[in-house]
Amino acid sequence: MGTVGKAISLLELFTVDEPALGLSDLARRSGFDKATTRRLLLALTGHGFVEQDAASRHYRLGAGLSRLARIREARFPFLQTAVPLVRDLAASTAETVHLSEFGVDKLVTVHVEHPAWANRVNIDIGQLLPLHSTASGIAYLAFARDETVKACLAGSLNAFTAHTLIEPAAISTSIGETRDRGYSICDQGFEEGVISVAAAIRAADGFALGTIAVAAPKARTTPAAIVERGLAVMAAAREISMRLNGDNLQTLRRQA
Amino acid sequence: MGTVGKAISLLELFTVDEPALGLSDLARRSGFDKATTRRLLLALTGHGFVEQDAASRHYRLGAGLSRLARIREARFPFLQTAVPLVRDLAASTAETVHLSEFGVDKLVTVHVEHPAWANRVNIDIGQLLPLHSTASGIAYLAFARDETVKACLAGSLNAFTAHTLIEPAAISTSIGETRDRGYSICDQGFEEGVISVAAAIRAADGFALGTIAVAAPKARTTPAAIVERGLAVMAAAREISMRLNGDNLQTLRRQA
DNA sequence: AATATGGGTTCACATAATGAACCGACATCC
DNA sequence: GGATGTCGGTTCATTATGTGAACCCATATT
Repeated sequence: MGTVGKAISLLELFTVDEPALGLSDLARRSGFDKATTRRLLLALTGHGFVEQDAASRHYRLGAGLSRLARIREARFPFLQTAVPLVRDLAASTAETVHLSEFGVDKLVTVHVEHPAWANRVNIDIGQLLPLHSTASGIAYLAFARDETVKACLAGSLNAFTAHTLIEPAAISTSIGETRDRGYSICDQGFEEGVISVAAAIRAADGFALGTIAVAAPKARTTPAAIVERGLAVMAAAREISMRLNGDNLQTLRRQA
Repeated sequence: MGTVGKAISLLELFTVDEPALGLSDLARRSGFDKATTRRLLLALTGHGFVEQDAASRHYRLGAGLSRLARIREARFPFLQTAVPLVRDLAASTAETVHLSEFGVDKLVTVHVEHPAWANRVNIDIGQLLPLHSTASGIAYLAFARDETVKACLAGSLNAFTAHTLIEPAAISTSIGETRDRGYSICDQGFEEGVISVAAAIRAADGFALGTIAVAAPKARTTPAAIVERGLAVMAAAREISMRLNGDNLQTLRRQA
């Protein structure tokens, strides 16, 4: 791995649960030498990607990241556009609704709304979702470039539960059904006891760029509720896509 | 400069005005060789910090940055907390209000509200503000660590206009006045015809972590309006500081 | 008093980054 | 329509850059 890759993988050790880490800890988790880790951290702090707490000497993500992320958002207002609709959907379904954006080979959770239930599906911002074993992933693949789908099916397909589909043929079928239906259903493919529906949010070229999904404990989910949520999530995804593309969703097309 | 520094300075070439750039363009502006630039971009795309447009082959900031920035925000909800108060202030002053966070040696603009006026002060998200020649900068320095102030005064002090203070002694005086008054005033120190007031937003340890500021065309700004805005911006900064620190602002202290 | 862990530093060594020259593709221009 | 410029992207010998074992000091733990 190149040096910049190493630096970035240091950044990726920070999570919402562990937002600040010490030097030795970072070295241990990354597998890099302590001296290397520190040099990388120095380079990162020098550009504001990492900050060091004056008292505890622990490191955390820096303001430079916020800055770049906001420059990105200013050009492509995915969050501003989508969050209100995520909230609406969360209110009407009374279940966890999460919004994801595609990045490299996974979906990145960028926003979550949780219901008031004590028993609910909990998702953290920043969580990465695999493509083959989540409702969001399948919804994404249903409207992704063929190359993306191929690369996904050719990669390693982890079974997270006993219900996870891992045969490429089965996943392909699921993708086809999703394309016809307009939304995906994933029954405990990622976590035991969780059932989700999702729909793709699409760019002007017709390809998916992210997803919106509803995740609920299977125990209280009826078949009728699945359909109802599926239609709702599809409508929300369509509305977000239209707002992102200046209301001319009719131009959406899919190339073979 | 180390390799990761180079990679980051590539990212810093993207702005709200030029959110997508081609390979040759990036190489030219960064001063790196085209091959080097490309390798850096590959490393960055591999981790989702940069994305490449499939059609134009241009590069833009990627979803990985949004992800990390949101992880940071989840832990330290600066924007969520401050934005409502920025909006209130913008409504009551009917002038441009902007929010900044400290990063490395400058202030990073993280949010802006513009008034409806045609003649107004325009500020972009992501814009970097120097410490010595802006209302925000002086407000920050008034409650910054002594080391930070020293480093700033020892650095190069650009004169952006004929009004910019560049003698360390004069800046020190301005900082002292700001500390006593509670808010800073900057009369055309950064741009001709613009007058701004700002106040520091402070962390639990009493030191500044960012600022909130009102910027207006000098032509329509009366001395009375300055005082009024100064008090308002100070109140907003205080309220944001309190909300960030669980309402116990009374613990704020400044070490010598 | 002994031991473990933390953050941070040093320097001989080896890996990883560099850039001039190159390619093919597409515009533009007498 | 051939010459010219620019674009994105690639190659490979040269060299700068990053590496990590061993080290230091300070603070907990036992």
